[in-house]
Amino acid sequence: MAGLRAKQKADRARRILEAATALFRQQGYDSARIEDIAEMAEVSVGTLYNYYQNKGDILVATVAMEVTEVLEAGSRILANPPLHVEEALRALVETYYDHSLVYLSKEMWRTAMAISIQQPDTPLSRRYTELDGQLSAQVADLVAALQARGAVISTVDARAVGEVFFNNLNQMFIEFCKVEAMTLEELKARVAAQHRPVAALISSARIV
Amino acid sequence: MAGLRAKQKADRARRILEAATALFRQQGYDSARIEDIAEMAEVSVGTLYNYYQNKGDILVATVAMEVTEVLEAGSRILANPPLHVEEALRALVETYYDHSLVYLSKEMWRTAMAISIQQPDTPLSRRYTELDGQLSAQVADLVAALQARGAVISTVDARAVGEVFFNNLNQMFIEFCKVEAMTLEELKARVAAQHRPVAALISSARIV
DNA sequence: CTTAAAAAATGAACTCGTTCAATCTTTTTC
DNA sequence: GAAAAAGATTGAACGAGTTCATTTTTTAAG
Repeated sequence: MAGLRAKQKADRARRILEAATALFRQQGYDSARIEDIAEMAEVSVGTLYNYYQNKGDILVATVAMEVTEVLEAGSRILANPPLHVEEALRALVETYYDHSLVYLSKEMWRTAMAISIQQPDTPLSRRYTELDGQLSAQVADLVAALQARGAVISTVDARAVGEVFFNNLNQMFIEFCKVEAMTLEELKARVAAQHRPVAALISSARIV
Repeated sequence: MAGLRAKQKADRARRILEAATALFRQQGYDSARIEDIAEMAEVSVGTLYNYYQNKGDILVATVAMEVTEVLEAGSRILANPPLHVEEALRALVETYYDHSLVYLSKEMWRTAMAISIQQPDTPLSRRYTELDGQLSAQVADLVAALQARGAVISTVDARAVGEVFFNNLNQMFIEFCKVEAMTLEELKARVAAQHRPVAALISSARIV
């Protein structure tokens, strides 16, 4: 039997992640004690540390799953984007934002982002950073796709402009998570207003 | 005598900040123990907590001072900016980056940024966020100034474009702090490459 | 100058994340 | 199938940030 030990491992890893996510959502990251997570997952504290390097890693693992879904949602936009530059960008940005808040609260995002900045060399932080890179590349891909279809001026550096768009929407998302009172709609409106002039400038023609 | 108590307070606050900064620089934020900081500042641990809400606050206080200096250096650029858009932006961005690393290490920056994201409601985090807003406004002011001088197309929304530039340079600075191997020169080059196409698009005329 | 009140300083005790030597379980070997 | 080796689990102990009841110092009042 090749599988008993492996099966137990997978089972425990899943239980820990589920317990942690439930408690983080329920009572917040700081208030959820490792001891409580371990108890809910029916393992000891020591075992929990065999599966995750530290408390933050558990959270970042959850976030990485959510970001993966965001990427997939984004690729569906890229498959058939609106031809108008501003609209296409807006569609992608709003997809990102909508899919980012399905499982995670603002507080969980704040903690996860803080960890990925503060301890960038832990494996899961690296994964998070890598996913960020993929999101950035996806925005650049959108600009390039629009360029290929003639909607964006051909001389524009799609990669550079895509990175600027992404860094802006990312920074605005941080801002959004910092201000508890800010709504998703406000966030979308502010980012749309920031992107509008740049989108207009890179557009080949104005659609009337 | 109105001043004995006030004088002692100011003196202790200063000693604590100096001790903490010295130890953070010397051995890193995490390794510097509150007990050591208190001892070096010649106060008790409890007293230290009368002056700062927590360990992070002490660091954020240091960072706030540095950002203030960055803002001042930036305003000197704004007083007499190059007329060419790309050059002017580049001058401002490089001033920001150069002045950001005088007293603070990458690790200290990472910690400070993480704290300001994770606990945005502590007084000093608010101060940090406010200073960030001022930096963003300063970039927008530069674009507006260039517009007033005819170097930037008059129909461009200076505020929106300024915010996009700032969010980009800010995000890139985070990236820079995350990657220990990345040099200041690489950072500057990458940001310049990102800004170049946008700067070109908003320029009124090409200078030959 | 004495005394009462207010403000500040103190450090032992507490909390919670993390570690690690001892123990138990599964797999492999013969 | 027994014994040895490898792999996992466990929870008590540890370390560092934070709190708070007590003590000390400063100011104000009489």
